[in-house]
Amino acid sequence: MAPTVSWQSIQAEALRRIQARDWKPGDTIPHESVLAEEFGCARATVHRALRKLAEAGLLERRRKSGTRVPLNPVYKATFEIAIIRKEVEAGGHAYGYRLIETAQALPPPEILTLLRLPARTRLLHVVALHEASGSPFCLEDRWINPGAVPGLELADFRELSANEWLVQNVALSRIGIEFFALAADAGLAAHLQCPQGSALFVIERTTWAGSMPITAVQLIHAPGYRLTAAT
Amino acid sequence: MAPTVSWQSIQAEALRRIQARDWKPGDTIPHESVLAEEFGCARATVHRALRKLAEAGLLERRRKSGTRVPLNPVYKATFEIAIIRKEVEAGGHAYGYRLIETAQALPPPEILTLLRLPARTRLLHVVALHEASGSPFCLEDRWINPGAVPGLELADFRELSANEWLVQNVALSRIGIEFFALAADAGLAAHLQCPQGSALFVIERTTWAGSMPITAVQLIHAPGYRLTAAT
DNA sequence: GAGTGGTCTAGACCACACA
DNA sequence: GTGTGGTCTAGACCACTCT
Repeated sequence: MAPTVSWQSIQAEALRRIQARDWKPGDTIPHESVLAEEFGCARATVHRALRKLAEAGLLERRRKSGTRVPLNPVYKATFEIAIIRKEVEAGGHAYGYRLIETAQALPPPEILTLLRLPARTRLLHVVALHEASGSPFCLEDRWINPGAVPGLELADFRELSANEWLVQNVALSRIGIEFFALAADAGLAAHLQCPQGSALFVIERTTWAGSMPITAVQLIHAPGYRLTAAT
Repeated sequence: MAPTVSWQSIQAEALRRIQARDWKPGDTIPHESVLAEEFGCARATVHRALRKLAEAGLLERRRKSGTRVPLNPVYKATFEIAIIRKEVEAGGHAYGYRLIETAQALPPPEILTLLRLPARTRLLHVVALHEASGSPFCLEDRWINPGAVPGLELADFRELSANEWLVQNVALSRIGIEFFALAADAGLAAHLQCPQGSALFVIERTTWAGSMPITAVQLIHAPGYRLTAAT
């Protein structure tokens, strides 16, 4: 028996051919069945390797037309969304947490728009500080839709952060994520112990259970924070 | 014949069970073979559905131990890396490009460290501005390793941006990406036509062909820029 | 050692996109 | 219509990991 061929080895060989320009941008590459014969494996094995490359943006596949190397590839990068405590601990720091404020309140209109809720809907506002080795790490400024979160009235955010409580108590289906930079105003500067005007890195997330908005949060990181992604 | 069951439908049903807490965080879910029998399909079909969910961070799979719903899920989000021209055009703006500077120079030591190049290696420095409908969109501050890019001396970055030229002319295999916020100094403020001290969103990328460093670039975006990711 | 997920095969049929 | 990738099956074996 010939040894079996792994889809990873085919993926690696395809990648090599793309990088070596054996398969040039714009080219249509051989059909799955042709490659299967060349590599001496089943078509399904070739299929999986090429599908992976297509998911990463390195190939474009279309029925009938075949598979081609894109002229302007659009690569995909991924990053991980962990709870903040884990992120701090992964950095080798002691995690600290402090609740700053929690209250039912009328959110600014842009929050309601973001969550597609009617005007004048009251939400639960939770503001808390996450610390790394005693220094401010990230200010969590969150609005929670009480109507979508049963058991919310029982939650005590003085010890467990809303970040962590929601992950453990709410099943979510969709997350919208945006990143931007924000200059520290007086309040942020005080909480994050940085000069007013410092450039802060903000992650804004909205989470949904089906079509029901759960929460919108801004994670405002202390100066120096960097987010790393992988391809 | 019974109609065949798609892996998407199994994925959807598994997702439903996770969200409905039929399968609770910490639980071990039934084996692939059991689910295959329940759904009346081949084990491979179940496998693909569960593998997809595991890749998204919604399940944890281990040989021998089985598949479980994680207590602290780590979700994965992805974003796309397109050439800047396409990104501007996708936003409905007219794309403009202006080369600011190009020169062989000694880069700051942190760039060499980032690219794992020996001290005092000279690199090609390219600075250019990308515009959206006539306004500054993004300043591209790039260092290129000439030794790794054959044909670089033929490139003319006055018309085609280095961003675009490299995508089309260099096969790369790995990209490192980081995001952070930066306060505009006098030079950046002038180029991006914003007040000094504005909070700017920066994407820093290093690209490699195998173990060979190709280029390091900072894409310093004008105020107001937001990066969107998807889950 | 044994049980689970991970992979491969050979074949079949389906669905979409192009003529 | 026709050709390509996309999927499913039934079975087999492998590899990791836990006891």
